[in-house]
Amino acid sequence: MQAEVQTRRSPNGTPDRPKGDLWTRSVLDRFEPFSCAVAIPRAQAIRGRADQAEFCWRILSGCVRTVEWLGGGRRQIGAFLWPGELLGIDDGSEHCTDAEAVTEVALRRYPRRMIETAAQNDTELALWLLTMTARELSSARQHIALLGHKTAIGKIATFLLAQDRRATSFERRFVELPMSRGDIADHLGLSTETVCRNLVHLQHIGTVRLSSSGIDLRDRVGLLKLAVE
Amino acid sequence: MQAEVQTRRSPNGTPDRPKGDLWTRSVLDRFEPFSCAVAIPRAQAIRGRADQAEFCWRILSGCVRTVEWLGGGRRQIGAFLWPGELLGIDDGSEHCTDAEAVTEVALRRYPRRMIETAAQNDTELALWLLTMTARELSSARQHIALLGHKTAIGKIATFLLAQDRRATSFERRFVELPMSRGDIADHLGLSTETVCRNLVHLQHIGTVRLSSSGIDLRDRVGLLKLAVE
DNA sequence: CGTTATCTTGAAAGATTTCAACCAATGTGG
DNA sequence: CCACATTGGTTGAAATCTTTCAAGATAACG
Repeated sequence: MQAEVQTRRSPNGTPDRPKGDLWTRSVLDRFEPFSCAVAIPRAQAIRGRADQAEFCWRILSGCVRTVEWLGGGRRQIGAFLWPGELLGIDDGSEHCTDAEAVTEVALRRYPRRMIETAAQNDTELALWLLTMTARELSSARQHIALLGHKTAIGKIATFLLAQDRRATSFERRFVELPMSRGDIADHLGLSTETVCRNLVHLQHIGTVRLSSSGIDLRDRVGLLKLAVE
Repeated sequence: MQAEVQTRRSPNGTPDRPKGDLWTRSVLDRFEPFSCAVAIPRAQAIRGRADQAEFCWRILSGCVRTVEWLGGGRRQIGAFLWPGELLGIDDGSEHCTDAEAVTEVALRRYPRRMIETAAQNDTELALWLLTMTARELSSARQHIALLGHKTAIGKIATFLLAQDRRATSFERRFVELPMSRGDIADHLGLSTETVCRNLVHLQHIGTVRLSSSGIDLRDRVGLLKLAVE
């Protein structure tokens, strides 16, 4: 994030770099010859603990979840990733985060090791990695605030608005929710039943309308009010 | 983190870089001429939202808390920082995180803007920033798992062990806890009373011994078992 | 079309918070 | 030096939220 700001200023006559997604594309394009397309069926693992550091992926279509396993079969879902987003670019080698396909997923796989090695002698690449990592950090902190201080209904409202923001750039109002209630629960630190009940409750008060493939946001202002609780 | 690993390998004949804290020192030493010493009294703000991006600090002595304000006077304490740790090096410009002195604090203040500008043309600097940010991200994710899936006693046990790991490198067994119960509560997503009760409970079962300035860890193994709950 | 997984709903159990009070330590002014 | 105010810590009891357990409904799938 901060790197992006700096870029815009072009200190010391540094050439302007393309911003945001454009920047990502221009960086990854250099590694396109070493990449390959991957298709993963629904509910399959994209990577296990083994090839942790070997690859990273760009999501072309579908939805991905990142999963961390805790003792006792409990799991924490870090995030849901959508087309255009990157997976595994910023993971430390220590943490064992798995990634699984929520829906059928099409990916492009890049050689992470090669990218990191190249970054050793390439400032632009290093700055890009920094920007990506800082972005992740920012959203991780937001999630911490959510988990630490929000009530169930607040968590769910926040989640719906977040999905709304990222997933539907065209078709307004309707949010696809391909993940299960259990997935949402493990993302928000709730039980499946609590997610269910609150979703139904939101429908009762007319804030949303549930359907099989997703959810229709009827009252974003109402959601926003609930989201702070 | 990943950058550090790469460094050890020295791909492409890249010169080895000092690791960990040594690396941090060697990087910051370059900016020493532009730094200055700061002393902050107990309970005072180190930075507000205003000078968000202007500076970063290295903690020389004392304990610092990072605070994010949510609606309704609620606050989330992101972390407690101890001597040797850095404050504000990896914050995005968007997020409004304050920092306050838990105890009297001595700091060295560095020009963050200058560092970031320099990183635009300095790969080592950029990689160092990347390493720092990735480290933050890693611990943020650990905290997410804690907040999402651990019970009160598990959160507190985890917290005590974490403080033990970082704060006391010499004096074994005893952990200083200069922060208030309320601080701990806002860090772990609990109420003051719950923190209190569980701390007392740990004392009752002989796992710890409370004192005015901190806590004596009697049974680390026991704590470790509780920490997964 | 039957089987399985997911979603929903209800009721009871459990954990944590809230409200309220009390205690201990600290600091201040008379 | 002491009464008093203030802050942070501790404890109790009731209220609240969420989970757990259990079962039925719905949707998905071979």
